[in-house]
Amino acid sequence: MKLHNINPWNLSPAEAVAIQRELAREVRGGQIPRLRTVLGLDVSYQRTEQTFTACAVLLKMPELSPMDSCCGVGDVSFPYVPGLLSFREIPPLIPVLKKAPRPDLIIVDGHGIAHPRRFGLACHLGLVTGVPTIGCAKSLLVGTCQKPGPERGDMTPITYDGNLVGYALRTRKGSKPLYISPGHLLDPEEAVKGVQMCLKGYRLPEPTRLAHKLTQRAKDLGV
DNA sequence: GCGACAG
DNA sequence: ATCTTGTCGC
Repeated sequence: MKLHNINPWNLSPAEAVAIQRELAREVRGGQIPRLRTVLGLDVSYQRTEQTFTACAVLLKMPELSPMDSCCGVGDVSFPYVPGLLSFREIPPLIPVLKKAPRPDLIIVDGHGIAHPRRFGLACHLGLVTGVPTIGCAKSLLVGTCQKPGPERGDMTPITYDGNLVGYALRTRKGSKPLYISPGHLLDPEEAVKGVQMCLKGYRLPEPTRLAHKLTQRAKDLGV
């Protein structure tokens, strides 16, 4: 799909923060569109070398069957800094996003607006692609929430700075909750709906679960 | 000043 | 994220 160049990638942490504050103003809410396809993304890193493996998996909805996938490798260009994850993961994802067909929805590991400046990885990806995005994190970065009930589907609101930024969702009985927040073009409740439509009995939604598996496999094969 | 801190 | 084996509970 075609992407938008909305900022340079060789930045200092201070410059990255300034860009987040600027781009955060462009983020919008919205409803889940008719889903024909959903794209899952993930990036893995080599232990020793400073290299990455990025993968994208396209799933057909509503059966969640994998239709297409692509991977890419390269050298890491930005360190991991809490709050600046998108500057580390988007460069690796750009090539695979260009090769992938434009989906109706994108799900990625990490947060959307549940972020210090309301501009997590999912928001950044949303602006770059123009596609509705959902951040699906395994732990909280900012904000607070009550522990959701034990049953699949139980959820509690995540509040940050007095605002609703997402939901802690029990995606599977007996598993720790997932922290869902909208990236771009979606409201918090819609983001949850999107994730629920992608669940298949596992803790992680199929798009990111399959993307993660592919990322690990591709790494081992040295692809 | 001290602790917390997506992947 | 990555380093790492088996093991206990839903």
